Amino acid sequence: MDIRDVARRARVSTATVSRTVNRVVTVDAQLAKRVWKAVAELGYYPNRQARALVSGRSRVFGLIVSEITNPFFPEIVQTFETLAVEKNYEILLTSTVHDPKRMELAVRRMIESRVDGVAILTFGMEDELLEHLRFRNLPLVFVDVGPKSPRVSNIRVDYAHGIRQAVQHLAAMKHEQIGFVTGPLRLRSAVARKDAFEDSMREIGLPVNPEFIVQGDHRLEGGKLALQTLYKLREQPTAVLCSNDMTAIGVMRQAFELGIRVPQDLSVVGFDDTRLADFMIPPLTTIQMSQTELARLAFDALYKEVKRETPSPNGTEYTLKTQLILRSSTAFPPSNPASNPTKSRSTSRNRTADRD
Amino acid sequence: MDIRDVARRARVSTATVSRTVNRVVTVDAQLAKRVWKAVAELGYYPNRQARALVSGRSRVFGLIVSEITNPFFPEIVQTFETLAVEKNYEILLTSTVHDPKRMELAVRRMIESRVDGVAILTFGMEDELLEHLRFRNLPLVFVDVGPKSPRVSNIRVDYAHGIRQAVQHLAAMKHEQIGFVTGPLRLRSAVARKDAFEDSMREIGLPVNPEFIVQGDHRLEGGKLALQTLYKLREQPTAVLCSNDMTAIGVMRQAFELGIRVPQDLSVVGFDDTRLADFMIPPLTTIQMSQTELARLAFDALYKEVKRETPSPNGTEYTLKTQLILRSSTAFPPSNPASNPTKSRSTSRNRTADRD
DNA sequence: AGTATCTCAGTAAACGTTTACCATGACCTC
DNA sequence: GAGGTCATGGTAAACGTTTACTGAGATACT
Repeated sequence: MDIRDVARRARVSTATVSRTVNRVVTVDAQLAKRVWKAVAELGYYPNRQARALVSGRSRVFGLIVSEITNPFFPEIVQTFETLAVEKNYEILLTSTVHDPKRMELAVRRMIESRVDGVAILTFGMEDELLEHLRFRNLPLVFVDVGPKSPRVSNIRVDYAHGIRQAVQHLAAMKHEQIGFVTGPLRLRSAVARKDAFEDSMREIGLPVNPEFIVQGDHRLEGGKLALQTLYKLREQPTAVLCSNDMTAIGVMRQAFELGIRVPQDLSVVGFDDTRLADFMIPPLTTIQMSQTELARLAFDALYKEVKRETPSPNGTEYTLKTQLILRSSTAFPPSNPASNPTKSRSTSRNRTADRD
Repeated sequence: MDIRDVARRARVSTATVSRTVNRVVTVDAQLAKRVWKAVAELGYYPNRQARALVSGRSRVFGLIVSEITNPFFPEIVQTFETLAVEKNYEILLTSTVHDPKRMELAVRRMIESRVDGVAILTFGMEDELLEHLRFRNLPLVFVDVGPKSPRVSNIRVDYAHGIRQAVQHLAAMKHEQIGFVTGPLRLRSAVARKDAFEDSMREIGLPVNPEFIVQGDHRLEGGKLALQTLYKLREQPTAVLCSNDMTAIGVMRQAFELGIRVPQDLSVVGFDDTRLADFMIPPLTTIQMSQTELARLAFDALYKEVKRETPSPNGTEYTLKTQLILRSSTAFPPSNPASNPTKSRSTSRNRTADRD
């Protein structure tokens, strides 16, 4: 069952079948009709491999993530897939699982499949490594860490905006002892978040207590340990901002085990706004870094680069905003007499902090 | 940069390069060495499309899920990918998002990519539809709902085992009023879970109160609504078993909003043992249906079928067990004087109910 | 009417591999 | 030493498309 069978049945040449199927406008309406009829009758599906081979374009985009089981990624994969399907692309999904072997393998897989471009969404975890393993000047898109070179785009995340909102939100409720649990500091993005926190604190005139900044690992365990550390201090924070949602969940978990109530005794803010945030008890106030938006930017970057007649000399820069999403894990600090848990808010829908 | 360049440089024919790269044993060690050297020097990567075209095997398996954002699936995708990579397969991931259009598209994508087999892991959600759109007698693997025909395998899930354990666990703590929140009852798997619950109750001599069985939707909202319904009854359950983890989380969330404490006032048990279960506060006791095991079974089913010289006439049946995982969302019912929340347990590691 | 231009469909050469078949030479066997 | 058997490498034909080129007929122009 190939294009020749269709051609025979429609009494045309294979070229005409090809043109029809690819919706080339120059083919006569009558003929096209005959061709489509034959296609339907025979149940003909064009062979992707043959198409790719001769046309030199595979219509596949690679997508590299650190691990799909990280709650940050499923949404990205979903959106990326949807976009790809719309444009008749396929996606080659690989996860590095933080393993150098797997990273190398990922690159090899991309090349052997002759992908038309690849999105590296690993957040500075392993981007350098991947970049090192030179893709043969394919369209590439990184977040934050991409090199300035032809055909490679970058999505710059504006971490500061959302973090500033969060700090101001806490300050407005008269929190003065605000802690921060970082991610692993070899991550560019983790450092950026921490810096943004410190800047925001200074900006609003709150002291940055170095003891209140403790390192986590962007996972549950790190959050738990961090809170333990914080609660061994002489003075303790009344609010803690976390470098990602998993960390915040760890903090909440540890609080639960220590009998500390969230948000009455301790306010907690996450980062990412993964779906998890809204599943928590209480629902987690967090800084949104839209995963769907990120996926969309990444896909568009690749798609546009592929469409370009002449490669972009220095890539393109995109920006992704972040913003505070208010839920129910923050409230006035316990010492404050106006104590009034944010709880009541939780009945209304999630709100962004921008206007409301 | 193709196989001919390599052949030229190694001063052999393309056939020899091909054989070397494919590790055919008959090629002389000396020659092979020359070939590998040339491969390395030129940075040669074989072209998958060309390989697939001529060999007739794409080395790609399709994987159809309902939605990647459903916490049940990421783990599956991860495992499936890992297994595939090991065997030098790629994976074509599609999600139906419960949309008939997307299902049809998924099938089309599979066929156009000439996949060597496909795993349909959508849990009776849309399997019938997918099956209807006949794959051209490819190796297929379903869970629960596959038809008996050549080359299609089935993974039968033993829902009863885990559910029985859960009911007995609750009964052992003297719960007598046990509720059940079902999934959407058009799902085979949801019905199976409900039936298993009723059977287990009867088996242990507990009454099945129809009022205590309320329908959910396998999502957060359904769980919340279900608990509202249950708490409007004259008599209320002291424990509720849920058809999946999301439902259980919904129940917990609603309990939180109603001021009902879990597990002191209400014991909650989930189903699936998604990662979420362990993130909850308190950590959710749930029935595990191992996602990694499921992925492994699915992959192996396809792989073995592909390797067979002669197609299996009636597919193969695999079985997946389920079992109770004890965490901290269950305790003695409040009325019972021996009231003693399971809390203390939570400090030790998760345990299975089989032996401990 | 003759020629130039345009439109549209067909012909056939790629694309980069694998692999059936053949050729060569080494080694046995009698 | 002739003939047979083996081991191994080369030749070339596929695989199923796309697409540059060609050519035939229609239309327009002078």
